[in-house]
Amino acid sequence: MPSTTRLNIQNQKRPKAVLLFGPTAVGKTALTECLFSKGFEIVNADSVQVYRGLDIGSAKPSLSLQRLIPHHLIDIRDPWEDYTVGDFVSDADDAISSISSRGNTALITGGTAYYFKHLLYGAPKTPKADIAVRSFVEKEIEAKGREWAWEYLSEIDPLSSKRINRNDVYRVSRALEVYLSTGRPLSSFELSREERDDIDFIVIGLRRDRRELEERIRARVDIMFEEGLYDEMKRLMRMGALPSWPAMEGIGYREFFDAIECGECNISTIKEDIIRSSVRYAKRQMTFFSSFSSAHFFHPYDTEGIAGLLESRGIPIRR
RNA sequence: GCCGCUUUAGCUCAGUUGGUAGAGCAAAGGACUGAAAAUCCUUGUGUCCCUGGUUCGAUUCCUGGAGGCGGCA
Repeated sequence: MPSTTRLNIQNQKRPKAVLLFGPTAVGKTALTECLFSKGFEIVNADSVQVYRGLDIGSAKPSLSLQRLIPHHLIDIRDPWEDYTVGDFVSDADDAISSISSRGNTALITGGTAYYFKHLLYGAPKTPKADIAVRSFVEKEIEAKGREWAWEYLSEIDPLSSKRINRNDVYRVSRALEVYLSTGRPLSSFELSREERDDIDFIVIGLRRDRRELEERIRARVDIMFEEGLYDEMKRLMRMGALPSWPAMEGIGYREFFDAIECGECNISTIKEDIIRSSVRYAKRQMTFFSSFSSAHFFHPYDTEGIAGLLESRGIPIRR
């Protein structure tokens, strides 16, 4: 009943957005096809699927699914370009408002927990990456060592140095970059602990037994190779892909570079590496997701439970 | 058949001049302030191959045996 749907949206000022997250291979796509094919548009929340040319390894939704349900934030960058959580939050905000202006509901789905966190709590107030300052900081750390970097951080920003482990070069370096580019310590930027209230979020997490998830990951990586992951990688190499390209951090791609580096170019070894990385990644995703206090968790086969929750929040499911 | 080397945590290997042992990787848990499929933190009881012997005490030394690797036949 489209007329009822339209009325509901007019009556409520805030747009609704359904957040659907879960670890890699948990079964998000199958659930989406089953429950969200009518009245929904999908906003991708996966940091690798934003890249063009990374289709098989990122488990991008098929073209036929993309034709069935409108998708946003897929294939919006070239693999050498940056895409950050700040970009995601502003792009997702735009997508949510245009989707709801069309009378549809936005379904934000993917596996990048960090993106979900900042969509829910608001984009970080810190400035975006300053590449020039970042590479300066990296060179300084390379020359003077990570000990020096942390000592320096504890002088200019004692609060951050307490929070950041001295071995965590990634975060120490970012904190120094913020200080050098703005003159303000990282810790002086307020961090929101409250969910935003300008969007009505319905937060759904998917969970599955660990052993079962591992089996699914294993099966999926096999399928990726059957579908031509190796050819996809060769195509990227022909484009001049380097391990330093942001997109090449993705699991299923970086393992090829690792293999080349250690001179061991054996496909079955690469496959095992990809499986292992994926399983570990899934574990980190689950840890992160479980910190979202407003989340409702379901098994991916529990379509009735999920539909019930959505209907109770004013989102009718049409199948 | 003979000679040499080797057998220690799920894997690769350190080590104990004799007082029952520790790294890396894996695994389990956790963190997460514009790179996040990133980055980092915490967690190590294992017949130290078996069997005798020496010794207060052996994974460590000695005898015998078994497995593995290499060389000579």
